[in-house]
Amino acid sequence: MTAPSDARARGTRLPRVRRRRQLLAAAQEVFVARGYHAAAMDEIAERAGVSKPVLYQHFPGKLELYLALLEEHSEVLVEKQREALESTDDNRQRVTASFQAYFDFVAGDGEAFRLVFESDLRNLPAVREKSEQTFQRCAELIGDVIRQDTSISDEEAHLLSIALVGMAETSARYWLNNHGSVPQDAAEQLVARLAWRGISGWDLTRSAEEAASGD
Amino acid sequence: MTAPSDARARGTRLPRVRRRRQLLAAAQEVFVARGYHAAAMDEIAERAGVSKPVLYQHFPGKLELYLALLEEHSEVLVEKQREALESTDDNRQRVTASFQAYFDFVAGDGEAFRLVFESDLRNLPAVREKSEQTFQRCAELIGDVIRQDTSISDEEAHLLSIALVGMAETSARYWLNNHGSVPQDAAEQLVARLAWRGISGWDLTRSAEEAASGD
DNA sequence: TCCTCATCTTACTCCTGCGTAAGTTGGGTG
DNA sequence: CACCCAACTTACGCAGGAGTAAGATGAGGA
Repeated sequence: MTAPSDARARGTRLPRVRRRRQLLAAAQEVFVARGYHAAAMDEIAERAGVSKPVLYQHFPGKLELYLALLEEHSEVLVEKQREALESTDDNRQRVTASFQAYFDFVAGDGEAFRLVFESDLRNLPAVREKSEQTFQRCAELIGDVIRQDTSISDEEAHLLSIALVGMAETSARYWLNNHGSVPQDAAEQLVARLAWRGISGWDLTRSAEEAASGD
Repeated sequence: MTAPSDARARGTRLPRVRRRRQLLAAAQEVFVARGYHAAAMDEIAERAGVSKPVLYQHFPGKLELYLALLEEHSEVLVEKQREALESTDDNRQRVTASFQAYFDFVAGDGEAFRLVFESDLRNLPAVREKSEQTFQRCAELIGDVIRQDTSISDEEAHLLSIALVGMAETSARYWLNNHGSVPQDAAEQLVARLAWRGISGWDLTRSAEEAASGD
């Protein structure tokens, strides 16, 4: 499958912090490839070129190891999203940048996005909360922008943001799984256009349509 | 939690088909509440008011039991979606109906949608395929409509459909988890409007925007 | 050189939960 | 009424995998 990170010369001793980083990398590979449940602590240790108790000298248990990774990558996503929205004042550009951030996140770092978006441990409250919270924070960032420039209510703005984030997440994941058919920037542009058409000038058409459908 | 379906009078014998239906119902409750991994065959049996071997007289194993449910509800979703799109010739109405179908699916049948959308067994190829295939079939139905009325390429139409389905799925799930703040039809309408604004008249604005962004 | 302690290993224990062997019960039919 | 077979039960085997006890090893300082 993926290259066994760097289990160089089983028998090499490493200073504590260095070993910890390496263990996290090995764990990420295994969790991404197999999911939480099918990932064995033995395999993680083996991939790091180390025996199992070493793992337990760095992390109290399998769950904590997983949570450390989840936390880290969740933070990365939110940060990418924040940067994207702060990168410009033009809303059309903001939409593009926002989608690009999502696609970059999905395309990057050894498919780590699967930990955040496709965790098979979401039934555990701690994990569910972290995932949803990450999702919500992204939506909130977008919601703030929407609210600034429309007269829409807070609740409606929030739901729209949720919908947009869902669109980004879903299309980015789909795009990655079907790599090759469309280049990344083309996919981004296409979906961003869909989103922009959806929200831009929202206030202008709303009353007209409500009159029509309410009639 | 949820009422224990009907484990009436432990000791009641049931004809084969009737028992099978009841076992499926009990299994659904447990799988929905706990997810695949945390669901115990013992609990499913207990909830059905029956001992474990009875379960194994109806299903070869835990996996097959799960797959039977997944299959069933996947089919329901696709069918709902098909009906929605066939219910009218007006595309604006189609969008509304399509989103309504998604929200109905999520709101209905003991949260069975969690089996399709939130399975913690997606790392198993059989399950991943079924989930993705369901998703794709929904997208394909929508893609067909889009292609009929635009000059867009097949690939682009497909990606747009994926994005729209993702939007529907995500917003419906979010809406359900935060029940109470917004009534179902209001949520549907809002998201449907977003989608409709996004795709309607796509051909008309594309060349203009391409010229602008390419300049 | 020899001591020390952090790093690492082998070789277990134990628990959970799927699946099954063997035997029991009760309603319908000749 | 006696038989039969489908529906059911209790009680267990067994595997996989998390976590651990106890001991080995090697680099850096006195």
